[in-house]
Amino acid sequence: MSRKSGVLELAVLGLLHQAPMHGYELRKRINTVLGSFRALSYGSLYPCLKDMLARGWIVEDDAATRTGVRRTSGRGKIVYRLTAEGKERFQDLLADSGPAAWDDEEFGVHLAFFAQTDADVRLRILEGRRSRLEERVDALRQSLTRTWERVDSYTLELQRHGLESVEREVRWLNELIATERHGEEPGRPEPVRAQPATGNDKE
Amino acid sequence: MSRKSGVLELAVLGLLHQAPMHGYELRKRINTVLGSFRALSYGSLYPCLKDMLARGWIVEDDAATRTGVRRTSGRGKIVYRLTAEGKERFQDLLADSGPAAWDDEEFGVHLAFFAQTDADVRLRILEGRRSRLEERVDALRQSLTRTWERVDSYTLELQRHGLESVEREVRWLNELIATERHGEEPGRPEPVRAQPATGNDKE
DNA sequence: GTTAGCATGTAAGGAGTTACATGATTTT
DNA sequence: AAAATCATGTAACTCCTTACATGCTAAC
Repeated sequence: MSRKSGVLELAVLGLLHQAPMHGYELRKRINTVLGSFRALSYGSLYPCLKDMLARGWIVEDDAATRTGVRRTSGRGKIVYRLTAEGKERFQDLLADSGPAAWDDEEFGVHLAFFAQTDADVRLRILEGRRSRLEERVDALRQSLTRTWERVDSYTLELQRHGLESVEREVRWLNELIATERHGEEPGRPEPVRAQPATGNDKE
Repeated sequence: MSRKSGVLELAVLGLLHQAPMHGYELRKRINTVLGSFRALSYGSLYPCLKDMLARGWIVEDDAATRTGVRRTSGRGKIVYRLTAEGKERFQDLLADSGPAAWDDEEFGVHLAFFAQTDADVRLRILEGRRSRLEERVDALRQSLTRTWERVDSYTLELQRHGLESVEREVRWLNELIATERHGEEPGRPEPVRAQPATGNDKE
C-alpha cells in the first residue's frame, strides 16, 4: 500500500522540480539519471506516482496536448507538477545526508541533484560515501590477502579488479571533495595539481 | 513456492561442489563470492536449501560435530552434500553461456567457478559480457554528447565517471579474453603485448 | 548454570519486474 | 483505415530483507 521507495520518490520529485512532465517522459529521464542502463518499468513508476498524488506531493496538470476536452474517461497525457508540499518534501529529502545517502543507488540520485543541494550537505554526502567505500576496500584487501591459498586465479582476478574499481572511485571522490572545499564546481578544468601525463595511473 | 533463483542456486551448487558444508558456513562463503559486501540473509538461503533438497540436488549429511546421535527433533549442524543429480545440474548451469550470464551479478558467480568451466564456455561468457558492456558504453557516450546543454556539472561528472568505469571493465575483459585465447590462466604476468607505460590508456 | 554466539528456520513485507490490457496520436 | 508508437495502468509474481522464534554448544 504505502510505496515508500526512497530512490524513486527522490528522482521523481527532483525531475518534476526541474519541469512538469508526464509519466512516460519521467521514465526515460529517470533511466538516464539512475545509472544510464537500469530499465525502470511502468509497473513501478505509475503506482509510485499514484501514491505521491494521494499524499499531495504532486498534482495532475491537464494542459498538455489535449486542448480543452474533458479528461475524465478518455486519457490524454497527464502532466504532473510539484505542489508546495512536494517542493518542501524534496528539500527535506535533499537535506538528508545520513547513511542512506551513501548507498550505491541513492548516492547517484543525490549527486544528480547536487546543483539544488546545499554545499555543506554535499560535502557530508561525499565524505560519507567515501567512508562507505573505504570499508569495502578494507574488506576486499583482507579477503585478498587471506585467500591466497584456497582460491583459484579467476576468483582472485575478479576480486583484484573489484578492489581496483573501488579504489578508483575513492580517488574520484577525493577529487570531488577537494573541488568542493575550494568552492568550485567540478568539471575537469586542466589538471591543476595533477599527474603530468605520465602513464601508469595505478596509484 | 518454486525458488528458482538463478544466482543463489548456482552459488550453492558451486560451493558444495568444492566441499560439503552447512548453511551457516555457506552464507559466509557466498557473501565473499558475490562481490564481497552483499550481505545475503538466512531468510533467502535456508528456503533455497530446502527447495534444492526437495528437488534432489542436495542431501543432508549428518556427520559433522554430532557424533552418532539421532538428529530427529534435535538440530545439530546439517551438512549438505551434492547428489549425482546436483552435480549434473551444476554442470548444466555452468555450461550456460547465454545472455543471463552477462548480467552483473550472474557474471560474477560464473567467473567465480571458471576453474570448473569448459574453455569454450568461458570464452563465450567473457565475450558476451563484453558486448553487454559495450552497449552501455555506447549509451553513455551518446548521453554525454547529447546532454551538453541541459545538464549541470555534477550530473555530467557522474556520467563521465560511470563511462570511465565501464570502459575500464571492457579493457579488463579484453585482457582476460586475450589470456584465454592463449590457453593461459589469468594472473598479471608481466604485460606481454601491452602498452609500454605510455600514459593515456583511454582507447 | 547462565550468558554468548553458533545454527536453523519461518512469516511478513518491501521493492521491483514481467506480462498483460487498454486508449490516444501520429505516420504511412 | 491500418500500423506504429506514445501513454497509462493493473495483477501476479520474484527475489530478497527484516524481524522474529527456537535450540544447541562452548566458555565463564
